[in-house]
Amino acid sequence: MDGQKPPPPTTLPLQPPLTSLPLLTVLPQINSPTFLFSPPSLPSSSSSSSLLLKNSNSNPNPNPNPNLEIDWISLFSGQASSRGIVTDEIMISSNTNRQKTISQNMSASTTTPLHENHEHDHEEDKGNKMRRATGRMRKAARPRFAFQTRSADDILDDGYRWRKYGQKAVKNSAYPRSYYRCTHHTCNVKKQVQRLSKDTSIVVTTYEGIHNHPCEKLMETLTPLLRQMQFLSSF
DNA sequence: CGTCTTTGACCAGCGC
DNA sequence: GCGCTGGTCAAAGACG
Repeated sequence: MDGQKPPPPTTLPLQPPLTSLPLLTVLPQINSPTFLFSPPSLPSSSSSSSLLLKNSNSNPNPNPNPNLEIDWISLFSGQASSRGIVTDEIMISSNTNRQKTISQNMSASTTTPLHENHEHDHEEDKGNKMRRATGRMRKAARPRFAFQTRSADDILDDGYRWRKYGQKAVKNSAYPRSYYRCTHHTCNVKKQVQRLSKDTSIVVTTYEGIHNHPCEKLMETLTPLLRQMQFLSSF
């Protein structure tokens, strides 16, 4: 579509996430505390997708690295640090007794977000009821990343499975905001997807939380390889 | 039948 | 206190 057109200064060619996900095993610094950026090796015929990074605190701050490829694995597996584009958001609860109880129940989750509210599955219903009774409960300190992708598709295929649980019309926006939750039963990661009304070709995806499980599609890709490696190494 | 989306209702936070 | 807004729930329906 805009293959010939040079992207705007802050808009960068995006290697589709899925194509980079299987690179997990070859990423050199998977345990690096920072995001990994590497020069893109774009398929020239790839879609017109492009990517911007910004802080989620409404302070557009394109990543200075002009040649950027997101390490989705680090990003979503919690191996990315709070340096750079990750922000924390804490909503302080008031001191009602009910909310005190919730805070007590949630106390561990504020320091162990990987198990937030899901330490015991049988307690999830209780938690949901509490949440329903009190509306929005106090948000734990959870990393949030906001991406702007130039794409015709609203949904970024990041390799994880998401279930839509809501959609809202947003003020000053012609497009609704969609709310998704990771379908993994122990995972509490959410994301919001919204198309910019200023530039309808841009989709803003905000991730909240950190996956505590491997990427299903990544595992689908790797499992046959691992089996093959095990088979070959048995000789 | 299980999974997922849609959508109206509900609730809490916030600004006035 | 009231109204607006954003986030979530959950019932109903669609789909494979």
